[in-house]
Amino acid sequence: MSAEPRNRSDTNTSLPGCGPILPDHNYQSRSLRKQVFEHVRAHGMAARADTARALSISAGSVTGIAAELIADGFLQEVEDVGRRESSRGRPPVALEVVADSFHVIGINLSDRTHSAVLTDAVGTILAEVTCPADQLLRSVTALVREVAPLIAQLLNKAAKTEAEIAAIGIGISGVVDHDTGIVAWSPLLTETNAGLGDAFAALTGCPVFVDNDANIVTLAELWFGDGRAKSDFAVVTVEHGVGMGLVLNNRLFRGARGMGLELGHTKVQLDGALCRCGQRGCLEAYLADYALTREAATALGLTTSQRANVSLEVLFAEAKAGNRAAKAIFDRAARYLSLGLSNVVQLFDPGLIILSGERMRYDYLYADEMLSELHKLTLNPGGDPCEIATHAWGGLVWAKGATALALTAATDSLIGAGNS
Amino acid sequence: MSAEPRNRSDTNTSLPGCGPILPDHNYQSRSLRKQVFEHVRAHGMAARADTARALSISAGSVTGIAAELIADGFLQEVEDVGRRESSRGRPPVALEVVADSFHVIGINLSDRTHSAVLTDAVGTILAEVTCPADQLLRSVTALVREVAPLIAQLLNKAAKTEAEIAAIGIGISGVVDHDTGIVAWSPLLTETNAGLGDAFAALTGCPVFVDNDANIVTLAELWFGDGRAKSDFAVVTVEHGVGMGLVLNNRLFRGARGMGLELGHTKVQLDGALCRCGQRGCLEAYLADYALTREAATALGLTTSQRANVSLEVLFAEAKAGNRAAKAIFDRAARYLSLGLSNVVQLFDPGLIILSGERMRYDYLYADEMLSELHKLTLNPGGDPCEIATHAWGGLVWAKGATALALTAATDSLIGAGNS
DNA sequence: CAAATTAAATTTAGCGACTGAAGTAAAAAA
DNA sequence: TTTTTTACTTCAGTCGCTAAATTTAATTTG
Repeated sequence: MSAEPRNRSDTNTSLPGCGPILPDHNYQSRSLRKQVFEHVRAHGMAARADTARALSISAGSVTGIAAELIADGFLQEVEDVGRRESSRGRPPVALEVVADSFHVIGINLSDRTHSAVLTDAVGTILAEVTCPADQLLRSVTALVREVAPLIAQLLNKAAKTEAEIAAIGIGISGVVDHDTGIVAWSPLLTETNAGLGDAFAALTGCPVFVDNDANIVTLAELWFGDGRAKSDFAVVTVEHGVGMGLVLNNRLFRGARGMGLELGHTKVQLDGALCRCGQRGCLEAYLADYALTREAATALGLTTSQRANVSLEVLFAEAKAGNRAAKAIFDRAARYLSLGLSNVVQLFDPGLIILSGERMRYDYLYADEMLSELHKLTLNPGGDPCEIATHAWGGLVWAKGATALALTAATDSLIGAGNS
Repeated sequence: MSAEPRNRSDTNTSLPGCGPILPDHNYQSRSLRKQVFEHVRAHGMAARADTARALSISAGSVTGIAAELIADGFLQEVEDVGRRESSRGRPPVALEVVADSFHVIGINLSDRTHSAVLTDAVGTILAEVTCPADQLLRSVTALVREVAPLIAQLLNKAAKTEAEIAAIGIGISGVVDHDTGIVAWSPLLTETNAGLGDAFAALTGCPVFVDNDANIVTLAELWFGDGRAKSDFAVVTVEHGVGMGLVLNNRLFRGARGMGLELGHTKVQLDGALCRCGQRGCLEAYLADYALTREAATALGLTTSQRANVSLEVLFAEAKAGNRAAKAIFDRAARYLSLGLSNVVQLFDPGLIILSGERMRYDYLYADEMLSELHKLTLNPGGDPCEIATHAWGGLVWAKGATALALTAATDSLIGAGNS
């Protein structure tokens, strides 16, 4: 049972480069040009010969492609390099991505704070800005007006112009169609089926890509976090709701029809607790903020008019201090969390589940009891058990994840096309 | 709410050809040769010009590839054809797969009956045989000895020899690694990690491909059933256990690590009913044969020594006749089925769920109440609701599905290679 | 230190798969 | 009959890649 909870700081720095490490051999014939570029980026730096071996292509191809990419300004040869000792033969010359070859912006829109970061081609943050969100509901045009100054500040801080931005990624909670940039529904918007991508594209003149927050966190893990070295993993977030993202075969799985992965609304009890979606027995109804705080009022004798977040803090403090009623609330939540996770394991069998979100500060969620309960609830004939990691990112995960969306798109258009 | 249950006879004959209809644009660059062949097979017959348009390739390519495939004996021009009227220009010449260009065998191994079919290249059954299964547990070598006569009979009936068989597909319940043909565990075998594929390959001299029964039924739907026209769908079987198969993007999804899709062991209740897997609250513990019959004994006052299947029949008859205790058993099962299906919809969002298995004779399982319960339990913002179909195949589904496994492999090796 | 050895990078010829355009064939419409 | 329309064929040419020979740059060895 090697499933120990781990905690990581904002970015996993133990691995060089960014982006998924494992080759995306979805049997997809990406042009070798793109494969070479992505291999170099994924490994931080890589010699031509190593790249050829890793991708099972001829050395000649790599030479030609590398020359092209160097001419186009996307790759460069690494100067010094600590020569690997005791190796005969001509020493390899490492290649690396030219950090300044292009830049992207990642934006996260939420009900409390909007944040945005500007990174270079290797994912280094050059500038970051945040601002409080206005009201709870607004039109798309109002949202664009609200966020426009944020983008302007960001560009100003990094001394860049819109024209220098290869792509913009936007994360927003709700039901989002990534392919079209249309937000079918969002708790931030008055409209349904809003063309958010087009609206921001019109504002900035950049290509814009939108996805929902669960996918954004998952992309953050795939590009910059623990997921980089895994071909299949799930990310589960517990906050106002329970969200989930899934990577299958090194690729973000967005569900069959843009929907799906609604872990929070899978049912774990017939006629169970009432969920804010109006149904009964949803996992979320046992785990989310409101699920705990509504019981907190009972347990602690608070008035319901108190702020939700405050009483959750109070509740946690009480539980820590030994209040049995408060502890019982967390205990049940932990049991349901393990049940929900065991269902994820039974259905998807990922090698790793990453628990993400601010809530992971409350250690009840990754307590040993929860993990052992999870293993008790999971059938595991033979194979390795699923590893569980908790990852309490800083507030910029979402924006960082959104840059992954933009980096993917920018790589496709700049490298994939083979333009010179 | 267009989700009406439908029932189909053994093979969906409303569509010509066999195999998935929708192109497999997994961004996978299959050689055009294979794409052309599969397009023709999927549509029964197709003209060169139509094929070129459908695959977005040049007409010249199709001409060349078609000529090659005709020379190799895999395709032929269709003679007559009811000329499509009111069309100007040179009439198209339809192509079709040469049925006798190769043959495959599909075998299903189960605890009660073994069955096998031999089909031609377009999936037409040329011969079928079944035999009762021996004991419950045997070694791989014993199983091979047990099934060898069946294969011999089959070849005899169809007047074919092993040498004429392009591939053999085998379905068996248990945990199967399709890539290696190794059966990690099966209720039919004494051994674990048994090299079943290799054993049958040694017996027959043919390439052998193995998969578990849930995937086999799903392949049957994808190749010959309702799933052909869908790019994403799920198959749920309720029998001795609860199984599930999933097609994503026109391709069978086998789980991240060969496991997964264990719908029967997802938990639907904390500390719920005891499952035969030893855990509590599994969906299977409310739906499977034994889950119903163990309550039947109580409800009907039967001794537990009576055969399971008999008392299930009795139970159903009693429920139909108005026995409230018996009806309550089915009612609860139906509610849990709808809960389980709603979880499938929430997580995977398939456009279609096919309920399969002999149990579908008991109409409680696709009763209107179950469907409306399902829709009540499913969050559906905007998108089309998931269609639910029931499909009570004959006893040959499994063997037929196994031929799909063999047809896939045979197509790959014969057509994909480009051998002449 | 020169020669042999090893491995990386480059160059080159050539192949295979496909496209695009021109050309041919076979029908209906004018 | 001529024109139009559509299907099919042919073929030159291109693109992307590989395999093999060559060059380069280091280490080891006699």
